[in-house]
Amino acid sequence: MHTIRAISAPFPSSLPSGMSRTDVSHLGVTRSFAKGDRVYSDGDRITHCYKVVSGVVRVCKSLSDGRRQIIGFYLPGEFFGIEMGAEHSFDAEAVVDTAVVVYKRCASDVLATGGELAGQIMGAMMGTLERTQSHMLLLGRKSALEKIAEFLLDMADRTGDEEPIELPMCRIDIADYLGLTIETVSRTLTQLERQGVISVPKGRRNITLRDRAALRGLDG
Amino acid sequence: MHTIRAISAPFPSSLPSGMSRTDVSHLGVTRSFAKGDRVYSDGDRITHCYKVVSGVVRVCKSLSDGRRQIIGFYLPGEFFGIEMGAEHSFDAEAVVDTAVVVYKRCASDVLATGGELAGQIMGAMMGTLERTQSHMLLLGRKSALEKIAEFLLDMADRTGDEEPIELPMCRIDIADYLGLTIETVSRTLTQLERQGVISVPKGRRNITLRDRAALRGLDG
DNA sequence: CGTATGTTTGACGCGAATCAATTTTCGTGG
DNA sequence: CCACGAAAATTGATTCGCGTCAAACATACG
Repeated sequence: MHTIRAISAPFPSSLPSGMSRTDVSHLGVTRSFAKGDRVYSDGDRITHCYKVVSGVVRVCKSLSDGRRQIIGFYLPGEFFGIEMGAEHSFDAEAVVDTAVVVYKRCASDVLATGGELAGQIMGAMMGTLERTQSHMLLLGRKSALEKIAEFLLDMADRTGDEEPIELPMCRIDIADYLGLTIETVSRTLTQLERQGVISVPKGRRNITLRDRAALRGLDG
Repeated sequence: MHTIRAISAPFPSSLPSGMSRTDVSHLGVTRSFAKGDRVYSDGDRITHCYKVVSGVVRVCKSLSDGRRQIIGFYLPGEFFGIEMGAEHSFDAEAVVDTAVVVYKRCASDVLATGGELAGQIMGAMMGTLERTQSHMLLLGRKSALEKIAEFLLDMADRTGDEEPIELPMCRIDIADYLGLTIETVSRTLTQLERQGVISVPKGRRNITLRDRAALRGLDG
């Protein structure tokens, strides 16, 4: 898959895959990534931090035997790549064709200088921390049904409560985010559909929440 | 349990349980908490941030049905209570009798003013974020054996690699930190002991790591 | 000592993983 | 536009790790 297609949000197209840069402000440049492209890898030297302009980025960590945990999905307007050490501890990849703003300095440099961007990054980091910590309760203590219910409500909330929700990620990504297998994700969605709580039309990527109260009751 | 006893580290005793304050610097006051005391609760207004002086603090989140996830243990020198919103999203409790430095302002205020403490809190927050994110891989994708192995190695590392490790927390806490039950924690420790990888003498709170290489091989 | 709390151990069951097809969707080229 | 093949998603049968339930044992404290 090497053509550029805007799936979840529009962004400048007709650029060579993942390579072009366009000035967007004095603070950074935009950069495009095709679906599946790496933004950075576990072990890379940290040189920048990033903000999603359009598309979706997943940040994840893998074991040598292939098991993978997705730490978070980043939607337009959200910062990622903010880490402390000299090297990244995670992989960041484009879930769909994606555009990001690349800031020239890594987070700790920006923060040291203060200013508007520093405040934004600080807020982003604290928000990420809280989101991450709440996700630990899901991973450690919730059932498959509760995990899926929380995930759907969260995605609806973050994408502006428009129905249907367009899930940009495949089942594998959902499974690796929730600590499940793709089979369990699929079965649980089918179960919710049969109960009339959601509906999942043909493409299987759009989901309508028919009964949010029921979902909230299920999410633990 | 309302008497003060230093279990994991010495600190000023002979104080009425959890109530006394002693000046420690112009930046904050120390405050003591008896084992099990609440430092703050989920939903409390955020007014301070904290650093452990002695003892151990657990930060956790609970569901209404009693299921609980421990987000992290905080050892001497580590900051906690750093959150973004107006209210805490978690509970913080003393695992053993514990002394903390209480800083008069919440994290965002301190950070806004800059200075030495701001830098320390920034670093603490980024460190917490990375530790938390790595823990998600454990919660979502590791087996009971791998979880226990990683936990033991991590505790050994954080407490200065002295043998035996003195675990300040009970099995319930370990279980709720690793997303397991106490029975599974106990069985797994017994299994490791039978394999000669660790030894767990009488009190059951001290653990000697007899074969760290084997543990590292088990931790995924 | 006796009681409360914490830990270990055993028997059993269930939820989710695994193994294995089948079906649907979607990109590609004739 | 349709046919083909690859990738994604669903579904079913089965297994198994860990949770649940229950009881015995150990430890700490009054």
